[in-house]
Amino acid sequence: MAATPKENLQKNIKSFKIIQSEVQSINRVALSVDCVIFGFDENKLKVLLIRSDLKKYQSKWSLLGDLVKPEEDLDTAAYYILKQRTGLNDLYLEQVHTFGEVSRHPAGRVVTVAYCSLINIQHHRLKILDNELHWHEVDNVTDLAFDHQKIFEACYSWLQKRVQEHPLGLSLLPNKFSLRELQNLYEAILNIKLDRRNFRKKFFSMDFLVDMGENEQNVPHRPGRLYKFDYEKYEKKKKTWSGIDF
Amino acid sequence: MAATPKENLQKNIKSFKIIQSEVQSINRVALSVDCVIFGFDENKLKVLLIRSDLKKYQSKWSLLGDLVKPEEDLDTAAYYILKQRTGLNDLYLEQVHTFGEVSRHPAGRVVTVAYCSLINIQHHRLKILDNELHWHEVDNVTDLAFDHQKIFEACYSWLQKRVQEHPLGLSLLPNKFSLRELQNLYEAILNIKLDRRNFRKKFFSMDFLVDMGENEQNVPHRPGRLYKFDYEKYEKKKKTWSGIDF
DNA sequence: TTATTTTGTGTAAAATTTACACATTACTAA
DNA sequence: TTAGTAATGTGTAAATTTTACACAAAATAA
Repeated sequence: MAATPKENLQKNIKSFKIIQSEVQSINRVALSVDCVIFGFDENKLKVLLIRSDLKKYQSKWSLLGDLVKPEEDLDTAAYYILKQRTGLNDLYLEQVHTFGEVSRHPAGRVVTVAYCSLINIQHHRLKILDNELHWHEVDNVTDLAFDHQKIFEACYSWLQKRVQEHPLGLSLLPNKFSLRELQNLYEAILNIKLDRRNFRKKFFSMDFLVDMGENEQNVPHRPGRLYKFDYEKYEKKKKTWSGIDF
Repeated sequence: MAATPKENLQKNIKSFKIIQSEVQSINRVALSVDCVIFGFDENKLKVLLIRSDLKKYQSKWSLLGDLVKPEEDLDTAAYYILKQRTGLNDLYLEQVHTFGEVSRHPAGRVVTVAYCSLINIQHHRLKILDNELHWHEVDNVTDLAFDHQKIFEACYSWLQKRVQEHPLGLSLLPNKFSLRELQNLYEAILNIKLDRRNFRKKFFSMDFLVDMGENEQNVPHRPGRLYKFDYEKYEKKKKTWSGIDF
C-alpha cells in the first residue's frame, strides 16, 4: 500500500530533522561502553574480566563497562574505565563496534559501544581487584554475561585482522623486546605457527625495529637481541594501497 | 592523591554494575543513526545528501539520519532510512563508527552511529525528493552540517580500505557488468589508475566472476563481456590470513 | 570501406613469499 | 673445565605474485 503524500511528508520531516524537543523527550536510551582489554603473558593472549554481580548472570564473567554520563565523551568514558583498573599509561584504545539490540540488557534499553584495549600486563598492575577481576586466557572465554561473548568475539576477530596491518600488537610487549617475544605474540594472537626466519626477515624489511644494543637478561640459553618499535617512522610511512584481494 | 578504600569501592561498584534505576534515570542520551549512502554513476563515486533545515546550518548539506526509537534496533533504524529514501532491495549496509562527542549536535547530547551503504543508482530511484535530496560527487563534498564532514570522511576512508579486501563495491554496479565498469568503479573509489590487463588477471584469478555469455548492448565500440559476481563461492572461500604488513 | 574506439590477450622481469639447515652463544650440570 | 642443552642468528633456491608493456580483433560511425 502506497503512502499518501501527507504521510510521506511526515516521514520525511521526521527523517532529517532532529529537533531539540525530540532530543529532550523520551527518545533516549542508556549508553554504555564496554572494554575488551587484552594482555599478553606466559605466551598466551589474555583478556581482563570481572564477575558479574547481577543475579540473572550469577557466576558469569563479564567485560568491564560502565554507563556513559551525559556530559562525557565516549572515548573519555572508555579511558576512565581503563584508568580506574590499570592506572593508565601509554595504552592503546580503539572503538570497535556498537551493539544496540533492543533487548541485549536485562535492565532495559542499553546501547553499548565496544572498545578494544591492549595493555602490557607487566607495566600495569591491576589496581582494584574486587569481583575477582583478573586475566583469562582467550581460549577459555566462554559463556560471558549479557551479549558480552558476542562483543568479545567481535573484538578478538577485529584484533586478529588489525594486527596484520597495524603495529598495535606491540602495545602488549615491553618497550624493549626480542624477536622471539614478538613472534610469540603474533602466534598467540593469530593462533598459528610462523616460520622464524621468514618472520624476522619480514619485520626487518619493514624497517621499524630499532636495535637497542642490548641483549635479554636471565634466560637459560643464548640471549636474544632487544629492539624497540619506531612509531614515528611508522606514522610517516603509512600506506594506503595494498592491492585488491579477497 | 590516593583514593580511600571507600572511594575505591564506590568507583568499583559504579564501574561494572548497570542497574535498572540508573538505566531509567537521567543517565540517558539521544541516539541517532546517520547513513553515508554511496552510489556510482557516470564513472563517479557519489554520495546522497540532503539540505539541512536547521537554521544554524542553513544552506549546508547533511547526511541522512534520524533518531533511534527506544524500541528499535540500530540496524533496523538504519535500514528504515534507506527504505524510506530508495525503496530498499538487496542493499549493502554496514556499521562503521560511533561519534559521541558531547557537543557535536546543537540540539543537545546526540550520539550517532554512522552506517555506510552502497546502492545501485539505476536500480533504486529516489522516492522522496524534498530538501533537495540528491547525489553529490564525493570530490565536491565539503563543509557538511554538524560533524557530518568528519563522519563522511571516516566512511569514505573506510570504504577505500574495505573494497580492497571485500567485494562490497559490487553492490554499486548492476548485476551484470563488464570488466571495464568494474575497473572504473575501483578507480573511482580508490582515486587511482589501474593497469587494465593486470586488473583483469587479478579478478579472473580470484575466480568469483561468472561469465554470463552476453555482451554489452548499445556501446559505440566493441562491446565487453558481461559477468556477475558469485557471492556464494566467495562466502565459502573467505580467507583469514593475509600476512603481516604495515 | 575506412577510421575510430575499446575489448581481449601473453610474456618477461622484478619483487615477494615460502621452505628449509647449520653454526653460534650462553647457561647448566656434571 | 667440559659436555650437554636450548635458543639465537643467518642465506639461498624455488615458487608465487606483481608489475610493465603492445598488438590483433570486434563493433560502430561516417
